[in-house]
Amino acid sequence: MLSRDLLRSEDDTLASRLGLRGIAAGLLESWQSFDRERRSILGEVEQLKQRRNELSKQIGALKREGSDAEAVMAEVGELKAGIAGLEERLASTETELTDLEMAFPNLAHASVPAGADEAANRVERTVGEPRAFDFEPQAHWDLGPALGILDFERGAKVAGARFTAYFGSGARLERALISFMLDLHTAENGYIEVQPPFIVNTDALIGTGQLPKFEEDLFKLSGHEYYLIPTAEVPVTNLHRGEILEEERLPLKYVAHTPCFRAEAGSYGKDVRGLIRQHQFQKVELVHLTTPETSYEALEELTGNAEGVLQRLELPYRVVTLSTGDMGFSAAKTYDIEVWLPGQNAYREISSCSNCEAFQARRAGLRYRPAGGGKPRLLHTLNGSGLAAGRTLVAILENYQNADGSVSIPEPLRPYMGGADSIEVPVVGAG
RNA sequence: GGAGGGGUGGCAGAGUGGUCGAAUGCACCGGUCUUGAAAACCGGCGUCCCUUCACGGGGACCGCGGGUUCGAAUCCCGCCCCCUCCGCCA
Repeated sequence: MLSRDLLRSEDDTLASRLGLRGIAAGLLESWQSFDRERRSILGEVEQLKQRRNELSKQIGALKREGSDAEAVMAEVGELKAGIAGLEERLASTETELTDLEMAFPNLAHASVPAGADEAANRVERTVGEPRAFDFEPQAHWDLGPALGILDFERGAKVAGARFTAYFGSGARLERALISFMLDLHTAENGYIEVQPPFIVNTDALIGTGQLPKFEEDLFKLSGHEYYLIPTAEVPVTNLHRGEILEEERLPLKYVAHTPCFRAEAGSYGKDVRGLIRQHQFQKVELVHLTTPETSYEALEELTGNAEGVLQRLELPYRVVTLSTGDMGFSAAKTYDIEVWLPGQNAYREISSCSNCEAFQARRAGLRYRPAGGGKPRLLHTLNGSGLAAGRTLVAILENYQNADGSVSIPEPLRPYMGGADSIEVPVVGAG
């Protein structure tokens, strides 16, 4: 949510900044007219209430001294209908106002490139050299089944399209990746490990911005007001909802490993093969709650923490700043980290790191008390994958594949793999 | 799932229809005293909204949402959460 002060402002660049995020100018104007109406009704109703409160006190005083209060009670009685009518109008105006403001996306930070889609994204840096293969590298959807570690057919059998069963070293490799990432972020980057609920209520989803606008992306539990989490960002960012934190405790840096569930509505025909786009995947998520003054430093730090995983695994990648049109709803600035996938001959997103500034904090009531005392202020929230486990496994399979179809295991993961240095193609039907 | 108890300010804990945004204690902030500190004493100390250049004024909030009433923390209805015991269970 944007602040009402901002939405009210005379600033004529506001409409165009919203326009960059895909919001028609008329929506701002209608918000402003509902806001004017609300304040005018509020003024009237509060005046009547003031009168009512005064008279009610008089009645109390009169009755206590045994006097007749009939006349005063009659006067209050006349106020009642007026108050009720105004409050009804006030409530419906409030509803219009909040429905509108819930639909406004965050404004982009000044450093974000303007543009309609990913064509306007800006590459910030490219790290690592894609490996030169002396054979034709395979895609993971060929490598995985051949190694007997990924089974798309059986995943589809027990659930449906976009679900995968992992076997043997594949299952273990993903678990190794998760453990490796959690250990790195907690031991070296100062994160507190959190295991949040994997099911959340509507308030949490409103807090981070998935609701009310993007319900079709979520899996909802039948018969309950519960949803499977699309990302750990939702439960973790909402952990301190409605709280006022002491500034001394900041920044709060959380890392959480969770499964993520996404309906992927409207993505039919996109990435239909392999692990890239699944209804269920695992992710290690990084979340920062910090002060407005430090949130952009925190974005660099968080992004660097995510890059650190790729660097340790020696996977080539690049960092891209998303354009105003490509960013998510709640973000003010987003860096996507894209890993090189030889099997696709392309860089593909493996992490998305965003500073949401006060946008989510305002929705979720995340505040802090400044160190010197004084009024509570809104926090800034940040989140980013550090990293998506399934896609990292894809990157390892494709980048570390050998000519014989085996896959080498990157050094840092070997302790988590029982010391194994490779996953070998099984000898089928031998003997 | 069954039975019972409970949700009040940072914490503890009063308050069962009016003078209650809410006693009291602790914590916290300022002051007096003191060489300094502690103790003692004095004062301050919630959040949101509207309005005002400002000082200030007003409204709302005692888990959430409705209702009764001139007036609700207090009465009624629904819901949520927590605790205890029983059952079931990873």
